[in-house]
Amino acid sequence: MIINMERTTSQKEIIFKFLEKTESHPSAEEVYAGVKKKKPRISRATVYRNLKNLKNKGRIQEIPAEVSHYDGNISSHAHFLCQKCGRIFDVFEICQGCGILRKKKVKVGEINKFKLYLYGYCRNCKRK
Amino acid sequence: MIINMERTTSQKEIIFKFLEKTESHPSAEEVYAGVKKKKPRISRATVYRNLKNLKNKGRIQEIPAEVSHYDGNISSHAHFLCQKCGRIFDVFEICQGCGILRKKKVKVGEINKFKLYLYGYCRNCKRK
DNA sequence: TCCATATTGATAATCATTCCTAATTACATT
DNA sequence: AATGTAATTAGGAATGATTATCAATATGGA
Repeated sequence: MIINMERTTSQKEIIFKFLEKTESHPSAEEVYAGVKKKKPRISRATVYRNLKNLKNKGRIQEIPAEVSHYDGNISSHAHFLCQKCGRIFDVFEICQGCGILRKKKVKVGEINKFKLYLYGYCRNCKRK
Repeated sequence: MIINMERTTSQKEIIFKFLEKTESHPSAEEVYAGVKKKKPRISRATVYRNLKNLKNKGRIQEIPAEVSHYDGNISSHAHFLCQKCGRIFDVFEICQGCGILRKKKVKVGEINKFKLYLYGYCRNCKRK
């Protein structure tokens, strides 16, 4: 008998697929609202629990802010957070080759991963 | 009569000085515990309120995580977050000259500031 | 010193997230 | 296909960080 074996559930799959196909970086609450359409009886706790698990397994990433947001895209990219409307955008124009992003060690320890957040006004908010 | 004039209070000064002279990136609760030594009757709400104000004025910076931490050093530097002990370290070995950190614009908008977080194991935790 | 008002202290309220637990479900084994 | 058992869920209560409220206090210009 294998113990501690992970099981696939419809809830897990729905949550992951929802994040995989959106680019809007939804909050947990927004994920909850979204997956409810497919599975109306899903529990909020299930959403939070699975977001946490998916993150710990590295299948999604969390963007910490006043309220956490989630991104199903784990490819190497930065995030632009609009200081006016609060929307989060993917930024792929990062200089992959440059020093800091290739660095594996700094004085204080060994780097496993990094996150780069850019703050400013998005195109839409800048106009006004 | 000037309205909406900011006033200096001992609470504000104590909170700012506390952050200025520490390098430990304390949470709001830790700031509260620290400034209580100088001003025992200070209120928790006053600490949260002033941390928020100082941050909005750009005099300190916030490091968002499960619980927010604060840094009185607003010079350009990255943060290393140990994935084991949770401690936060300053990293000054960032490549100031390289592309992304000098960039002022990306497709989605104009960059005012950026934050770079490095994740890994600190020297102390790596040993074990 | 006086006054208008910005700020504080104390506590209640809010809100995101986690915990609890009985009911349900997945899946290895029969 | 049926069974047993451990993993997972639903639902609601609990937690904990942060914010709101408001009477009391303190700042700083006149």
